[in-house]
Amino acid sequence: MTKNLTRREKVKLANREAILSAAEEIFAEKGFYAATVDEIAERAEFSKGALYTYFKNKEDIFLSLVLDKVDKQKEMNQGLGASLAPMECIKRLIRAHLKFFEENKEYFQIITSERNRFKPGTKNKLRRELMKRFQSYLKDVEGLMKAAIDKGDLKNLTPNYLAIALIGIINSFTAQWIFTGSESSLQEMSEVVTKLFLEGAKA
Amino acid sequence: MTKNLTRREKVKLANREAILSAAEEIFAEKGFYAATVDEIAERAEFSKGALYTYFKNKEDIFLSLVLDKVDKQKEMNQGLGASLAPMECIKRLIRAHLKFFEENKEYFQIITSERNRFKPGTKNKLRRELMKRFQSYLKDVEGLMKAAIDKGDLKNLTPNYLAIALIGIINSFTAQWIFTGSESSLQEMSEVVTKLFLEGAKA
Amino acid sequence: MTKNLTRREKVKLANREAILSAAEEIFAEKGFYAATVDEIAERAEFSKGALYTYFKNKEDIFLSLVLDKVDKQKEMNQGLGASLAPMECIKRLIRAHLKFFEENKEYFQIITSERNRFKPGTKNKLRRELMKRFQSYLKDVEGLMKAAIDKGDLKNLTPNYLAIALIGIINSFTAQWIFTGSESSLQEMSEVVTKLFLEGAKA
Amino acid sequence: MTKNLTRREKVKLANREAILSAAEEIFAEKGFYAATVDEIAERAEFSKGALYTYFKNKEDIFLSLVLDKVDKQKEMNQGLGASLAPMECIKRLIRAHLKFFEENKEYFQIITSERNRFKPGTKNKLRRELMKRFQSYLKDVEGLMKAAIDKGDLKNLTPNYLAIALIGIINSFTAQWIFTGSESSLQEMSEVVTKLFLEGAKA
DNA sequence: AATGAATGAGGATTCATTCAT
DNA sequence: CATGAATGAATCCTCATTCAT
Repeated sequence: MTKNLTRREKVKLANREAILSAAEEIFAEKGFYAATVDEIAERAEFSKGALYTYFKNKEDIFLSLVLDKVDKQKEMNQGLGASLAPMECIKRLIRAHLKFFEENKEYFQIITSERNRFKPGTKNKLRRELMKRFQSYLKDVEGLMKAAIDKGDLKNLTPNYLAIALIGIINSFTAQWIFTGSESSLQEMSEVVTKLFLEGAKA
Repeated sequence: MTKNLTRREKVKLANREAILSAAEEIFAEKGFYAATVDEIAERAEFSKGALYTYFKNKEDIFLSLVLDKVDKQKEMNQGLGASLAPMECIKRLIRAHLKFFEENKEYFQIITSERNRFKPGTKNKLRRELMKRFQSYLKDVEGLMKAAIDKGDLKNLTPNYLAIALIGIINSFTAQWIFTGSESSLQEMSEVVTKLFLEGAKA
Repeated sequence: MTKNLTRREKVKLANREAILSAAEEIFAEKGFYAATVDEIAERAEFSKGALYTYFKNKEDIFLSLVLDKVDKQKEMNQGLGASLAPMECIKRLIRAHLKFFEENKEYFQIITSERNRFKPGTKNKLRRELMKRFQSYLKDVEGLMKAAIDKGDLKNLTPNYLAIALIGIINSFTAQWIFTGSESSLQEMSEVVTKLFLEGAKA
Repeated sequence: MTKNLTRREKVKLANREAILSAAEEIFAEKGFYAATVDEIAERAEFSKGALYTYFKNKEDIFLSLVLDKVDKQKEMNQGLGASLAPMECIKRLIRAHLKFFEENKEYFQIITSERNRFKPGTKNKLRRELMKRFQSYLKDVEGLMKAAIDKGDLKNLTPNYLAIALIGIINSFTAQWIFTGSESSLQEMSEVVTKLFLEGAKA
């Protein structure tokens, strides 16, 4: 699909990626408002004006970036469900999540910082779109939970709650990993997270 | 303690609170950068200039606000440990947390949004101070975990991990509660949260 | 004249003086614009509001201050002319000037800094007044010069030029004295100044 | 030297000059503080924002302006000393000074107004730099005086005093020329100034 | 009279966006 | 297409002045 591109198109695409990658770093460091287009341009090694040939405006850069990643994260879920046993799915889901955040820690930072700004009612079309995908992503995890409950693998609790709890644990470990300097590998936490989520803290 | 104030002093204190309260709403809605001093002033029903007789600058408003709340949240923890059985402590901690966030949802939004900006290395003195208190707060929860482990009430896992997991679950429920419109009471989630944290999801 | 004051009036007058004295220091340090009413009030150990019971506004403080001093400086000249020989007059004038500036160095700084702002055409009534007095002061010195020329004591040059030159020398010595820290006495310069003015630099 | 510029660079340079020129007028009229960036921009026929692509801030405009001129004034002195007889040097110095001030009367006004603010101890690096050049300029004049004394052309007085006196006379004539409307040529004063400085006022 | 909190106009500065080259 | 200078709206902050107490 992404084949059959002229050289020109390939360059454009690569440039776009370079800009998004620079933007990701800056947005993660400073947040949407404190980040400046100048800074993004500089980090991307483009002129400020060039950014405007690739993107409509600052917000477009931001949302393009986030939508991309949200989709990738969603794909991750989809590659899972398949034919596996629900329990195995959950284990893989946890590992996949931690891997994804380890490889996309800027994205994680952006999301946790800006999520507030994307509450229902947001007018902007792109933002609504973003919200839709967030929720659809949560639904996917919920689906997994529901399947596991039906199989008798998980307690019969509201799937929504189970999804919230799991995502909460994952996010919390990720946040702390980033905060403390992220030297070690976040994926190594998979087992603790899995154990805590499935078996709880009680002795 | 806070007695023996002249009428004037009482007014000043009340005004200060009013400003902080307005600021809390605005900062929660928009984040530190997108919030404008004008808007805070308007919401507080003061002139722009008045804010500057109460606070040094925008950041001072922000940090005063957050430091206040962090301290209150910390006090909450301290009222706990006492003579209770560790297990009971944890239950109460969960309930107290949810209650606190229910009553301070703006604070919750602020914290989750801006935490990134408070990474170690931050130069500003007040910000360093804030970080110190965040960490000290986490340590308190860890302490509780450790006590429960020693009692044989919790699994013998790194207390730090247990604290991270618990806080993650609480935050995640809070975030979702806020996101979905926060009609019902967040405290009602206490039991689910406790159950999930202690017994895990597995059937 | 300034007798027969009630105690109250005496206090008012003293307060007024105190404010002007504080203002003098601040205006000398920072200039009219950079000086703030707050700072003057603080230095005078009055509340900001109090200043406004003594003076109409910031400019009023400034001009009251300057007019006062200009008048004193003018009086100085008048005490001179009298019955003395012109040459003696000039010597005394020089000494008197240096003494006056030594004792009023803040005033000197203010005048040299703000004189530009008082060009002809200035609308403000008080400022016009100030300009009038400046010029009348120059005229006095010119008068002395003229008398000395008529007596055959000074070269037959335009008295205006002689006055300008003399004042220039005096100001320049004063400025340098202030600039270098004004440790020694400025009056000690009287003889050099007199010699230079009267006999010139040539060997 | 200042060749080999692209057209763009030439435009930039010209714009910079235009801004400095506008600033010179405004600063001369009102002083550093009372001058507004808006006004400078308007006079230069640029937008406010444009000034900030050429200069870091208002102070940078001011100091760039002044440093430029101080250097030019200093160059003037250097072109002098050379092989000439000291007496001739002094005559030329006087004429050159008056010419320079005639052509740079805004600069003269700025300097006399703001010199106070540049006392030793000023923290700012650029301001220190400015002070250094002022003093170095005075030293140059002193040097000339010393040479003339050594030649037996001038009275054996402290060269510093001679320099102060000469500069004082020049400044005073310049100030009066500006004050009275500067219709005639200031350079015409050269002979009076020279005569007064060298031969003094005494008949 | 004295106080100092409140006001709000005004000013420096930043930055997303546009556009001539 | 790319550039980066120019724009001007938006924002933080200051400070002279007023006024209720």
